[in-house]
Amino acid sequence: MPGKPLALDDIDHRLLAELQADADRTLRDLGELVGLSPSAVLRRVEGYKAGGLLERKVAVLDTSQVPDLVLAVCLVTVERQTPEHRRAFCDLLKRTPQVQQVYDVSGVWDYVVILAAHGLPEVRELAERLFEADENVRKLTTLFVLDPVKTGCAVPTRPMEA
Amino acid sequence: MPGKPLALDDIDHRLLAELQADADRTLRDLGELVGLSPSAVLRRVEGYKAGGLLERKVAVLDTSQVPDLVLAVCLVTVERQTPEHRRAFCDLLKRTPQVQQVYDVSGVWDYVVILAAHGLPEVRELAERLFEADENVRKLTTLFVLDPVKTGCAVPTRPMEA
DNA sequence: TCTGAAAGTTTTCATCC
DNA sequence: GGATGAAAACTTTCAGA
Repeated sequence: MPGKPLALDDIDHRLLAELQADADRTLRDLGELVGLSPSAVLRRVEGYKAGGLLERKVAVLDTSQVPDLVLAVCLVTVERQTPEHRRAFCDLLKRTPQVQQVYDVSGVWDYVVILAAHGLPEVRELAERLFEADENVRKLTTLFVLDPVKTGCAVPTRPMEA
Repeated sequence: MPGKPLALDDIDHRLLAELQADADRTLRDLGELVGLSPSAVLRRVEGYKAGGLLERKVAVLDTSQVPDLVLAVCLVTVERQTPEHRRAFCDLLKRTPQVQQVYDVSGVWDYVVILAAHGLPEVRELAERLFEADENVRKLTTLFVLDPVKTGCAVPTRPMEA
């Protein structure tokens, strides 16, 4: 049930920023950071979970330590955007572990896909299987990542201060 | 010190996959999943941290629950790629909270940048400040995300099974 | 060297104020 | 929102494979 108006105060915004930066801290530590008791922090965190705002906690690996790991950004244009095509296309990508991110975008391309594979051959094979074998894919541009300058999933929960 | 040969066995690969999917489980639960005692799991996890493979644990928010949140993918081409330009450009992006990801890529563009901002005006302002105001940026294409079909930072730690 | 089990410590979490 | 205390988890230690 993601249907809550979400009235976040200043402490909530700071807490969510801290949790997005490092969720591996005790309620006590988090409480000291935002000026709250551990139980108050727990209440708020439970609230985020219950409301669906806080989806999950995940481990982040240092990709440079994974042997042969290659990241690539694929820009895809499709022929027709019917619900069926879209559904089949996205389902396949969601099911593929080497597909890290998929964005349906507006503009010069239709999809931006980020791949994480082992060695260039695996990237080739994935691009072949996921995109080139798909008759509905009209155009594909693959950009190989030379350096993942900044990574993560953190989003600001309030507008930047004017 | 990220200088370890990293000899991961089958259990390590499974444990890392589980942790990347959901790091909010007890050592006991994780142990049952991979067939190890809680203490054995702890030892391995501590090892990943010490070796630098496991960077951190982060909270992932449901972006659809953040009011007015807009994601955008920016494709950037720069004029010259000197170390100084690169350094200044990347430092600014790293310091900007609305910049979620930055990839230095090879191919038709030089950088792929993912922005997370509040409302289209903030995206415009960011694009202006980060890219258009930079004399070294030659070309900029902004793709607005209509639907974040798949998100995350998970990477496979071993090649796909043949 | 890596495992599993048990003891000691800290954290989490429900309840009450 | 804070404080208490029971339950659970984590962390250390140790003996065995």
